[in-house]
Amino acid sequence: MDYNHIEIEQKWQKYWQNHNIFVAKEDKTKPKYYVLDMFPYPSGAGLHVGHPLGYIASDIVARYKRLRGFNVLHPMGYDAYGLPAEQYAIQTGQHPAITTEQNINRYRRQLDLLGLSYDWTREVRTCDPHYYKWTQWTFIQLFNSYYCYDANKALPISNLIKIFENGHSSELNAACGKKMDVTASQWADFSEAERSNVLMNYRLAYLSEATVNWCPQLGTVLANDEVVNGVSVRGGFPVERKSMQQWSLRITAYAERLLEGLEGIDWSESLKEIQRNWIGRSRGATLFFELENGEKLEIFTTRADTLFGVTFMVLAPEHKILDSITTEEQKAEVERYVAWAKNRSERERLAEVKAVSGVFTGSYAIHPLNGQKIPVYVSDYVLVTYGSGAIMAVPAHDSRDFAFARKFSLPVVQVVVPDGEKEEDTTAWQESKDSKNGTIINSGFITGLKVKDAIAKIIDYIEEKHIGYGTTNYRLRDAIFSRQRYWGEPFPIYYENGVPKTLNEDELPLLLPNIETYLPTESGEPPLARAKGWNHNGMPYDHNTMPGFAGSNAYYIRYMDTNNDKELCSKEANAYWQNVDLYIGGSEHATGHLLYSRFITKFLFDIGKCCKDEPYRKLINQGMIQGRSSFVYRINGTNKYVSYNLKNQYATDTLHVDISLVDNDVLDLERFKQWRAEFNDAEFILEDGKYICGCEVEKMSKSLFNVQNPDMLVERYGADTLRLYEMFLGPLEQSKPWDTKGIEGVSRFIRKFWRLYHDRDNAFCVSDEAASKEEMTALHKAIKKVEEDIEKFSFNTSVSTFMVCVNELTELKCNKREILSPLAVLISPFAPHIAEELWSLLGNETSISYAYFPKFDNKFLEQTTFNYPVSINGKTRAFIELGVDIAQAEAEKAVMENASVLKFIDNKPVKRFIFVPKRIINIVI
RNA sequence: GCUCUGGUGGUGGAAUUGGUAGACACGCAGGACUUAAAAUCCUGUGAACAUUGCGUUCGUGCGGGUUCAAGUCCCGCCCGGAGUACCA
Repeated sequence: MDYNHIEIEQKWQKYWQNHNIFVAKEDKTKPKYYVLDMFPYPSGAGLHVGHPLGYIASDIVARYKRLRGFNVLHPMGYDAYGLPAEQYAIQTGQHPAITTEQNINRYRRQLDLLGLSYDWTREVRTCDPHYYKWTQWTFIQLFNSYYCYDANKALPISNLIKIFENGHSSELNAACGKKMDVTASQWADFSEAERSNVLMNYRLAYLSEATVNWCPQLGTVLANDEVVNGVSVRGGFPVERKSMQQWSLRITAYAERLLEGLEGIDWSESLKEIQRNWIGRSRGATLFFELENGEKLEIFTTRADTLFGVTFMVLAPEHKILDSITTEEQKAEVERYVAWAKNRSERERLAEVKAVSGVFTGSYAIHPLNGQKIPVYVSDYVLVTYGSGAIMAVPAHDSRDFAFARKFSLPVVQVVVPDGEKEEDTTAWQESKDSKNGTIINSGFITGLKVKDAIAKIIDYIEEKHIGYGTTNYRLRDAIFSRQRYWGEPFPIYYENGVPKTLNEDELPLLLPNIETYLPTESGEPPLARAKGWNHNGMPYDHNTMPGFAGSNAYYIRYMDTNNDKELCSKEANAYWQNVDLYIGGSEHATGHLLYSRFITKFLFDIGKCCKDEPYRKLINQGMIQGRSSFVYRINGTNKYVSYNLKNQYATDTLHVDISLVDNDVLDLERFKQWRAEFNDAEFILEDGKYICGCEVEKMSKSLFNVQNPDMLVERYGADTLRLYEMFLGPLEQSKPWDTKGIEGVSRFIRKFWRLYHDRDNAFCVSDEAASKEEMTALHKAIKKVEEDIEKFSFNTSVSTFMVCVNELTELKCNKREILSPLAVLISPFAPHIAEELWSLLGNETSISYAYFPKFDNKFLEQTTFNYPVSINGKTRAFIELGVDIAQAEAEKAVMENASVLKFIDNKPVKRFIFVPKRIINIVI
């Protein structure tokens, strides 16, 4: 019998499971290594070949580290709350828990086929009450904390209460929605509801009336990272802005630490950059412009140097003081504008970025430095959510202000001359001059300064005059944390006379109640409002649920102590496993999960619940595997199909065809006809007797008929081959199209490997002879290279190394135990089943996972000679063979001794030798 | 627009970080074994010229530069991919 992957793989998967080979236990005598995959959302479609890419890579590292003597934690679980299961429930009435369970079982079956070395005793599911108890618990901790900038960490809310009781609130330097100045006696007189309102401004999980992204089709609000280009990431539905009472997490309090923390972690530069941009720190100044009615208008600018160029001001349509400053004459027009702006969807607004709109409020502000009257406008190009929702407009040096000024015929005053230019007449300008490299003009005491110096001088000046101060602004917004959906974690909150109260820890988890319909109520309440008799001693629970990212924030901590019912994670387990050494997953989570998880980790660190303030030490984003779609070409208006290379002779439609009907771009005509009724009587125009399909690389998707399912490949080639092939495709981090052609090469390699130790009759056959130096060299070359490659996460080259090694050994007809035994260990992280089989055939009683990675021995790689490159007149190259590893001086000596060989080159006498560093010899003829 | 990434044979991709470019694999061509096919094995495969011989020249998106030596470093372009965007 030939190499039989089905038998071998089933046998060893069973063995690993029965012997609990991969169950991790804390073991202080060994160094730990924590390898984690981003856990999947178990969708109904199951796994396609793209999913396992990261899982295989992490499994290789996990197995490799075990062989290097590390105690490895390598768990897996499911991000089980999510919209698809709930949408399905709305349509069919089936409880999302049932759908989710089915999908999880399917995922598990598919994962098991691949021979991944997960410790399944630590599995988590975000929808499991034993798990979401701790999601709710974390929320309560956030609710009971505030962020103190002086301590630069989260502190218990009880501290804050003391500060208010003692009347020290004016000294408070804390993250908040609105600064509250409350005296001790006011505090004492406050009702419970009033106190609650004050504290709510500081809590890290807080309720507030906020402008949110409302998605009517999904019936819920969405966080900023769940909205792209004005539509929802899930489903692509339009999103509106709406003011609603919502739970939020005060992630902005951690903006600076989230930025700083990036410095110390080993993530790709591009991913760090995405997070930096998302946090969006900009240094600038806050300035106050006095209005005619005496009110102060706060603005933020990064270009304080252009203060003398301000010719008007603009408020966002949602700005609070808009009502009070609008004059009687302008009132109707402003109200019309605000109403119009509000009704525009986010998508419309973004689509019409270049269209300028706005209305004069009728009011004027006073320029704080030169006392001029400046008209105040309202326009939706100013966003309420950034800065203070109001700007000073400098049309000469800001393109948006410039467009606005031209539309409303407002003056443009140049105050910066870019380097290499002269002051110009602004009426002729076609665009503003936004460059920061230039010199200030027309600006009183800062005239003549460079932009950078001018900014510093202005800030000093406004601080001195108390009209403003230097500040830092962040683009990052607080994370909206409630969803008006069913399939999510309930908030551990009830309302007593309208005041939100948390459940006690021993009342957790608050179970998700069953309901009959998963839609919002007739009055627009979230689905949980349908739960009958669901209340806390008669007091209503919060009817929102938590968003998708809630369950993944601290899941990596839960894996350390999954089955602990007393704590999120015991101190001991946390101290041992610390944080994730290697995290592998897609980059699509850059501004969502990966940011929230860092934030929650920093918070849990602050309150002493975990020992590291960064969750993921090293992160690798595996590339997407794209599909390779196949096409047939139908001649217009017929049911006739023309082969790829002849299609230009006809007018054709291009149709996707299922890739399972295509082999090597050749269409299986019979199966194509049977595929769908419309093709039953299809006719073909062939080339060379075949129908050749066209192809294109696209996203892998069911609707494009290009999904490669791993199950079929495992069945045909085996998991080991699939594992090797997915790694062989190319660098892990790179996106690449899936192409099954190459799998044959890897499959050949595996069979060749198996052949090494089987004779012609397929009987196991190894030799106890001592290995030759040549054989040892082949082995040790592979050990050295594979070790280096794994440490660099460059798995594709390791596979090549194995191929070279096995080719060499085949050539040498080497079936020696002395070579095969270490080779089995070396290959086992990549192809664990066949390696384990060989290991046991060699007579070892324990699993290969308990073996040690073969030690590389340099002596087998020593070459006796080495080709030293010789450059002649700096041009042509020649080589002299010299002993390896000899010092520079010795090399020079050797060359001189061998000089007779080199006396004539190209029939010309050698004049002299020049020795330059790095074993190079230059010869002048 | 800004930021990050890449650009190497027909294809996927290697290259010890400045030292013989194209490892390994796919594909293709030729051959062996077969009645035949599959499977397997061997040979060739960057381009052009030379092919009776070891060959010669050009080649890592384009143009310059540094160096004895550049796919790799520097300057200026061109093209692709990703992220982000009325962010004041």
